[in-house]
Amino acid sequence: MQTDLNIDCRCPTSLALDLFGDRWTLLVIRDLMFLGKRRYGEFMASHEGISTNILADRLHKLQQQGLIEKFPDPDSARTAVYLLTESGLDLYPIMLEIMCWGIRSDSRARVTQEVEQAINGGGAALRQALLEQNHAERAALKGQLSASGSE
Amino acid sequence: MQTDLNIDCRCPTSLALDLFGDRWTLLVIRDLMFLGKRRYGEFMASHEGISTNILADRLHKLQQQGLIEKFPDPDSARTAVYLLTESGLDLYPIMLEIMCWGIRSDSRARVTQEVEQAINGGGAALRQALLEQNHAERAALKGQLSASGSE
DNA sequence: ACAAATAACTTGTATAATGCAAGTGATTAC
DNA sequence: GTAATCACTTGCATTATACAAGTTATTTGT
Repeated sequence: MQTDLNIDCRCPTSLALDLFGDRWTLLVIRDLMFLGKRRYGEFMASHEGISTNILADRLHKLQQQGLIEKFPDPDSARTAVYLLTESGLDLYPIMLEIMCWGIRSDSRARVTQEVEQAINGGGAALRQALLEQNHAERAALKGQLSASGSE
Repeated sequence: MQTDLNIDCRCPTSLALDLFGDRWTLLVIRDLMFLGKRRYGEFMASHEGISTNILADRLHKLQQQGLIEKFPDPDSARTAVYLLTESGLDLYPIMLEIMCWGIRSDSRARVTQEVEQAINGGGAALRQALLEQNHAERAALKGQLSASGSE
């Protein structure tokens, strides 16, 4: 029935779990993707209660892996703005399926109206909206970046 | 790890990560769902190299959570057969999206032809096949169970 | 029938990851 | 200029995982 072609290190599930096979990484992604959080303090405020050292570690690792990007905050010299990259946004289908599963399997689960609608509509519209929003934010931050860089 | 710190959290992502937010749980699910593995020794043989105590722990937890079920092996009194429950099979869309992501983001990733085809075809056919296969196996094992139970 | 091998674990211990509290250094507010 | 704040870092306690060895019931070989 099954060949053992994919039992080696090239199993995509295994590769994926190298990146987000832990308790916190996908929660940071969730905050970025669906809850509009962008700053360290906002991630810290999520009520799962991530430890500050773990958050710092995950932000570093996600940057190294190219899933998020860090920009200086145009509004404040002591904060930074984190954004998902294209690669990071590519986790959207996984996140959506995880949320769907959570909703199906636990009646206590609740999501934003935005996500609720996305789920009912198949998810494509929200994905497109997130992509456009992301491009807009990135453009604004890069504009700021070159503006302040040229001073 | 999978403590329920999450008593008051209604976020489905967070609820989901209570169940499978670790390095090993989804690999066991993968083995059951896509690689036809059913026995302790088969899970141990996966190339990722899970520790024996961790495997035992995850099998227990998955049982408690109702994602897998344990049956006596009709062929051997010292082995058991593990099967996904309906609930466990309900993780299929997540697993498929994770595999898709792995394939998209890492060119080294390889899957069985079966899974490759499932991905190209949208995934519904393989899901149906897995469901039917699962029902057949469960029926066979339950038949054995009552047959041997009546001796 | 009996010894050896095997499957499926359990137990003990070393190591790595995480949680928690306190500290640091650069802003920013007063 | 001083105090408060933010985004971390550091140190230490706790927890999870890795690794190795042991255990028990079963099965295999002779």
